[in-house]
Amino acid sequence: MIGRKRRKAKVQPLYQQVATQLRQGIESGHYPVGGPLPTEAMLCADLNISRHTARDALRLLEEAGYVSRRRGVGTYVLSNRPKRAYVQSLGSLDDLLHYAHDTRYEIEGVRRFSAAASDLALLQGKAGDRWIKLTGRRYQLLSDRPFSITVIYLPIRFESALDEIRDHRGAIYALIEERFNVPIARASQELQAVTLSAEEATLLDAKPGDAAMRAIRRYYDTDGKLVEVSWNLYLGRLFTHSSWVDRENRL
Amino acid sequence: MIGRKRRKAKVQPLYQQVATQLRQGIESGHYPVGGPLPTEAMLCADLNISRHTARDALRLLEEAGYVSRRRGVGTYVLSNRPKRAYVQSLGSLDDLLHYAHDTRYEIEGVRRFSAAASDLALLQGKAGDRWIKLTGRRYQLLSDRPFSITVIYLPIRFESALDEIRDHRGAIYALIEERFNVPIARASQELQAVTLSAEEATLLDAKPGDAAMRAIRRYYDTDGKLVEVSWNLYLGRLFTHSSWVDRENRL
DNA sequence: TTCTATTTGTCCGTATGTATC
DNA sequence: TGATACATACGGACAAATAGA
Repeated sequence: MIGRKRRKAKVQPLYQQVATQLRQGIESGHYPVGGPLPTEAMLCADLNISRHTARDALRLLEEAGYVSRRRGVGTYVLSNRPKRAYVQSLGSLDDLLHYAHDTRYEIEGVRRFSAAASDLALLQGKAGDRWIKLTGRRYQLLSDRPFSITVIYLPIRFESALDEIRDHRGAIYALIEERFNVPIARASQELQAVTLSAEEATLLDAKPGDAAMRAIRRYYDTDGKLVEVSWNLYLGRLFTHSSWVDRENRL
Repeated sequence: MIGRKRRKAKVQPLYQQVATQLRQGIESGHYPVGGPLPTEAMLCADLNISRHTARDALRLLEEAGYVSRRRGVGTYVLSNRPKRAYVQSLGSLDDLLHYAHDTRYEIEGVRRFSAAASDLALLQGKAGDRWIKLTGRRYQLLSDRPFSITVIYLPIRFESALDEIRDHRGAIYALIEERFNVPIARASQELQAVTLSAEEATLLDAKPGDAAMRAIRRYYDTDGKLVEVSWNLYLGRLFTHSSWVDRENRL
């Protein structure tokens, strides 16, 4: 035999075929959002399949976020676009931030202030909100060389944690989370490539114009209230951000 | 003994009871991480339940990330604690890559080559693997100003797509996905801040030493095989990477 | 309120296919 | 090749939730 291997045509399992058919019906508008899907019994009869097969198909659609199912009511279309096609799973926030655990934060300045209009792009509250601003650098435990300039903004209500923050090892958000019992429910991060100013270069023991990564992170509690904002500057050659996502639904 | 008959008092469904029992067995160490769980047949016999019930229980554990199931192999313990504390949900890979949809890729060079040992850090295969290397720049549709230098590496088996790639609008991985019917199951991205060399600056209509973001992306199919590697360079002031995660389990 | 029809949820039985060792 | 283990698919029965008469 020449060239390519003969390959048995792989047929999709029946319940996946049914799911695909229904999904296409949803996406095409044949089953409008908010409307009902055929009942299990109708699918069995129309497609000449068993109830198990129909249920497995509907389960796929439910897991993918297309439909909701309620006993006694039926199956209804929730959305004509998949809830999420790809998902990144993390064991902790540190995994997102690629956070070096064995570091210490040295505070070099503390200031209380009221947010001005120009601060709102970073701090996202209202003008006049009271904040604490901590400026400092982060060091690896066994090194005298700083690897980041870090500015931390905390709402004034966390003022009483200031003493504990000094020379705290690890992440500040974790300290706040524990000290005030406010679970972090969401975190965001913005990364941008920049070059170092003369002042920044001095602080990082580098040269002006060197590449650096600026990271702005925001932490929110379960009510969506901002718990912490951090502004960080890393030397480019010392900082790589890697992330990945997996496809979640095979529909 | 599991509560078999349903009484007036609300009892958990049987398959959930079985799942709970197995989960506790995992968390207690009775089923160690990496070890096997009882097979479906054993569960049926030991607990005097049907295969469906056993499968439903195991499905719950799989969806929760406790176990992996492989036909012909068995059910094995993946983790003794809930899968993921934080999750990032994306509708598409474009959302991860912050991909500008209205762009075109202009190819300025095509080369076929065999991977050398020095290429393996980027291409991750074996030395000697055959690749196609496309060099070019990406433009916004209505602009003559390039916004990225993009080098794309494709396994030689996708050679026949070369013609379609030329001047293709949008992402190359989507083209490959459709053209060869290889769904992208996973994608990874590495970001690092760098400064532009003289040559790069010329290509991007910028100045040498300007800040730039280097993005290396890899796309894998369902078998974990590498489908595409792309190497990109963006002007720092034109590129911000933002991401967020949500806590998934409220415990 | 009560009753009934409808719809999904749970549970069982059985058979065959497919991947792996 | 055979044995094992999960995947798919058929069948039936009853329970629980809901909506409407």
